[in-house]
Amino acid sequence: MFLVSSVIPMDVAKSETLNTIDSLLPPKKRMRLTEPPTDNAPVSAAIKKVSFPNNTKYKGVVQHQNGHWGAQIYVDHKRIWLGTFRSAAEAAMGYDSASIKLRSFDANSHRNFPWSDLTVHEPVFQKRYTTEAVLNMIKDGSYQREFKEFLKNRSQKELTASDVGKLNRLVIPKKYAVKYLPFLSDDQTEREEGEIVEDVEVVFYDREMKQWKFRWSEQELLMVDVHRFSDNDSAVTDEEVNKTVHNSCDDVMKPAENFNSKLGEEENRGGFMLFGVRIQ
DNA sequence: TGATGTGTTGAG
DNA sequence: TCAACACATCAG
Repeated sequence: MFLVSSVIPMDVAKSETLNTIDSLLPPKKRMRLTEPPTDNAPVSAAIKKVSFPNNTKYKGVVQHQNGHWGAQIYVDHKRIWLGTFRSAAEAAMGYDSASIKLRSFDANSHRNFPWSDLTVHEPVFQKRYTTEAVLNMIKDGSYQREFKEFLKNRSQKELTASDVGKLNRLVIPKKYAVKYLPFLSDDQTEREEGEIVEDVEVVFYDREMKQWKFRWSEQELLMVDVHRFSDNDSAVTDEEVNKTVHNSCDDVMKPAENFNSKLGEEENRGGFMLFGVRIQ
């Protein structure tokens, strides 16, 4: 069984170690409306396990003399105040959320925390609101509550073995990958025509923080190659992948037909949840 | 008076 | 762009 529940940029995944940051957080007299993430919305779980070199620093987070934490973000040479928070981590989360709206998926390079199975849905959530509305929610502390509600109303989709085929490969049409996984495809829009692009390795983490390696390849499709489904399974070789891709694009598509039809259904309902799906 | 937001400045 | 510091303003 394979539960894909979070995505973490490769460079972050490699460089960061598991740790906790809660002990660094000071108490706060004036509590915000913001609820700490719970087990049902384990944002903190994903965050807790990530530490940074010099892990007392967060981008966009400032500390007042009284020990309270503020968040700010700079856009177009202007500072936007994101409010005060009861902890540096919450301030950092506020910064990340604002960064998504203000910088789109360039936020990949402007984040405190890697994408988790929950935060990866923030761009879709934020599309419902104007920039001003998102910033206001961050400021007044209602953002996490609204986002949590948004996630609750989403349906999760379960993948089956037929979705991945014999090679354990999940193939996603480029149009869906570009639409729903823009942080993986953004760079391609800036490529020059004819430029050869190497495959990009992407690491997903399941709820047990187990690592799963995928590979984005730009053939006729943007696709994900599942290199292993369990520690005992042998990895799909590049030779097998290339043979299948080049010999018959239709064959590649076949295992993904069910998945793609589900994609369409989800799209019609106004959203798509890839992460949190199960392959068994 | 403490909490919060803004102005300003210097570093990268 | 970012953080740090100083200062202004707000609210209980």
